[in-house]
This record gives sequence, structure tokens and C-alpha cells, in this order.
Amino acid sequence: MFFKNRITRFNYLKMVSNTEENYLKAIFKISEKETAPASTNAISTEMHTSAASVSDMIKRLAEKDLVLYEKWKGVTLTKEGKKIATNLIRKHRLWEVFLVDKLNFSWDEIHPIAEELEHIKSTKLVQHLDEFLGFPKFDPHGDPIPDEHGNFTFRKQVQLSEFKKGKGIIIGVDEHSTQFLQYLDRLSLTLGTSIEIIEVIDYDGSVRININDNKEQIISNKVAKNLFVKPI
Amino acid sequence: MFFKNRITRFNYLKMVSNTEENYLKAIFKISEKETAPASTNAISTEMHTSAASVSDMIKRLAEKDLVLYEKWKGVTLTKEGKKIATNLIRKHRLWEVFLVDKLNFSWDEIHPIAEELEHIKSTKLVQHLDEFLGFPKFDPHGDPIPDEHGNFTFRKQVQLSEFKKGKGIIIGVDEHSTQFLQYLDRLSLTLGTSIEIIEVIDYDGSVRININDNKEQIISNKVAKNLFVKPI
DNA sequence: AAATATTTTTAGGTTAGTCTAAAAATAAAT
DNA sequence: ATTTATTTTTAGACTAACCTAAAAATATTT
Repeated sequence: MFFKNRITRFNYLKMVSNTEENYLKAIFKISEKETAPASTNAISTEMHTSAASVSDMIKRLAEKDLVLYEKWKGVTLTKEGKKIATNLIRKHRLWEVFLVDKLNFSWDEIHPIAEELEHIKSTKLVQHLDEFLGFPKFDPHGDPIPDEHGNFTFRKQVQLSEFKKGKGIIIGVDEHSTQFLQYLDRLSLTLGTSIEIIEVIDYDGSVRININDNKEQIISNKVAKNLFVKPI
Repeated sequence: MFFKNRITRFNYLKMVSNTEENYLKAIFKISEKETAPASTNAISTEMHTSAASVSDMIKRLAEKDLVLYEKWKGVTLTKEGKKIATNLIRKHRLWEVFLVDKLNFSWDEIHPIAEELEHIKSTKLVQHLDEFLGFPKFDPHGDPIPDEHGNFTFRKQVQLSEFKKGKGIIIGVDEHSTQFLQYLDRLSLTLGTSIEIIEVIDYDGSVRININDNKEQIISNKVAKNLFVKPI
């Protein structure tokens, strides 16, 4: 008798589907930005599903003790739910490093592939991959890779738009869209690039910068907001 | 409006689910061994699902022109169905090479992981992976890796049980179970090992062999049947 | 050739994950 | 403090992928 995808009386490790994993990740992301419990609406926006679907799913996750849920009051992850979410992020970012460092992908094309790879289940695979990549602490967008316990390396970083004068190094991006990343490539604003603020334009918040002590450039406030810089 | 997992009027590339892919692969495997169309029963055995589920699925695959199907007469893959099946096998085997060559897995633990990895969709990923691995032609079990058109490298190989006298090199295994592969490791019967037949025992078909001109060993007929050898 | 056995299909049900529309609860505005 | 707007939940339906049990077709025996 086969019990493929069927939970038996003897199966204590609860099965978590890819969809459930994605919901947990969405809730984690929302909780990163806000302290309040994640609202149904916020989750439905993040997941591109209807609020009704979210209500449904939340019940199932609560049933499995992956989230805490009180009707009308939003959801928070339990320890176990958070474990799954951070592990997903860990896998996602490790695979992104693999794609860029080993397979020569560029940073603007890796997200959707990592979105699939992050669901591969073997923990041994993650360990070996981590080792193979030299235990990286940040992914190709500068995001920290959590360790196996879900701890993120914290790094002081400032939005370029908040950076009033002086020099800095680009160490991360907030937006991950292909469009934005390709635009950054065109401006040679990649990770590790040094930037000096020449002038912040009051009118619209644009910033005139010098890139790598070499080329002057004006970038919009929107771009500046999406760039994380480490002052030097 | 989002059309995630929804086929729109404008979506000409038909979506094929992981499950559908697995059915196509199962049909391909059956067709490799027999010339007749794959029977419902054979597929249900391969897939560990009921015959009723297979009947159901076959109809859906026929609807999508991935198989040819006449009631009561079994199924054969269309060109498109075969394309998907061989591509899955290609991805499976490339990932197996990756796991062994780059991540130091052993040949007995890679199958289930590759079973998941083979469904990752990006074709660019497969191309880059292939290149990264040095365009391997065989996987860690000695199975040929089809090229992007689904062509397999053919290699003359003989079951050790059919090999009456002389020397040979182990170049493949028929069974892929953990148990069998670990047993082979214990006997140091890995790929590339040289073997000389000393004696075939009439009574039960066991074979007395000399491994790497070094150690004598008796192996059962069952083991011998699952070893592929290239005469030298 | 008839009877029996096997294989395949159909019929009818289940679950996960989605949806829309309507109802209920909460929040915001007058 | 009512009314209005927004958010969330419920109700009811759909599809993919599975199942069991029964019916229908094909194969095998006697």
C-alpha cells in the first residue's frame, strides 16, 4: 500500500505543500515590515489571490499550528511557521548565489528560478549547496542569507535617498524586478560600486552622484530609495 | 488582473503540470521496453496510482495532444509528449551529475532529489547547468543523458549475467534502489570497476568474478542481471 | 464456444486550492 | 452616534488529481 501525499496515522511530520509554504513566506515578509499581525488583505495582495482564498488558507495553516489566528484579527507565524518561512528564504537566496556564481546568470533573471528551487525538500541538499558555495552570507541582491536556525546577518545600511553627503558603497537593492535591475546595470550601479553624493535636488529628491570616482549621474528619488548604501 | 495557473485565450503555450509530466515520463519508460502501446495497468504500476486515475489522466493528456489514445488500446506519446518526457529525463540526469560531481552526494541518494529538480522549468537553467557540468553524456548510474532534441547516446553494453567469459568494465546499473547501490558499494562494484569472469555456476546462475585483478567474489544472478558491462 | 478471469472504463466521491457574490464585522466619516 | 466604507468571513462552485466500486470490454481457459 502506498501513502503518497496521504497523511497516515503514523506520519507525525506534517506535510506542508508548496502553496502553504508560499503563504508562510508571504506572512513572514509582511511581518518583517509591520509589527501588527498580517492582515488578510495584505496577504492576498502579496499572494495575488482573493481575500476569500486567504481566509481559507489561514484556517488550514492554523489547524497545522503554523500560524496563530483569531478571526478578524490577522495572523502571526508560530515558531514552526517561522522556521519554514526562513528556511524557504535561506534556500531561495542560496540558489540565487548558485545561479549567479556558478551558472553565470545575471542578477535580474534569477528570482523566478529560485522561486521554484526553494521548494526542493532535502535538507542535506541545502547543507551541501551552502558548503559548495562557500557559506555565503548575502545573495546577489545583497539580501542576507539566514542560517539554518533562521538568523539573519544584520548589516547597517541606509537608503541612498536618506544619505545626505559623503561616500558609500552599494550593498543592496530593495526592489528585485528585472526592469529595475537591468536599469541599474545600464547605470553601472551594481553591488560594490562606490558612490559619492554631490547634490540632493530639493525639488524632487533626485540625487546627483559620482559613480566610482569616475562618472557623474543624476538618479531619481525612486531609484535612490531602492538602493541600499553602506557609508565609508 | 493576474492569470497565474490559468490558461487564457492568449496563452498558446499549454501548461503541463508536474503530475502530467510524470505520467508522460512513465509512458516513455514503458515504451522503451515494449513496442506495443503502454497499457493502463502498466502506467498505474509505474505511477503507483489506480487504473481509474490513469484512465482519467490519459484522457486529459490526449486532449492536450501529448499522447495518442484509443479506448481499450493503450497510449503512445506524440512527438510533443516525447519531447517533454525526454527533456525531463535529461534534466533528471544532469541534476544527478551535479549532485554527485559538485555536491559530493553518493549515487544511492540522488534519485529522489533529482525527481524534484527535474521539474524546474527554465530551459536556460538546463543549458547553463549542462555547460557547468562539462556536457556530460552519462549520469552517475551510467545512464545516457539525452541531448536537447531527446537523442540518447547509444553504448554497447551487456548484462553481466549474459557475459560468459573474459574481462569487462562496469558501465551501468539497471536497478537504482538505495539498497542495491549501497550493496554494490560494499562489494566495490562501482562504475569503472574492471571485472573478470572466472566461473558461471550452472546451479543458480551465480558468477564468480575477479574485481580489479585483485579480489575474488561470488555475486548472485540477480546482482549480475542488474550490472551492465562493456567487454574489453 | 462458453465460462471465467483480467483489464479498462465509467460513475460517483474526496481534498486542496482557487474563485465570485453576499453577509458580517470593524473602521472611518459625517 | 449614525451612516458609510472597508475589510474579512462565509457560502457555494469549480478544477486537478486522486480514490473505490461497479460495469463493460477483452483475453484466457476449459
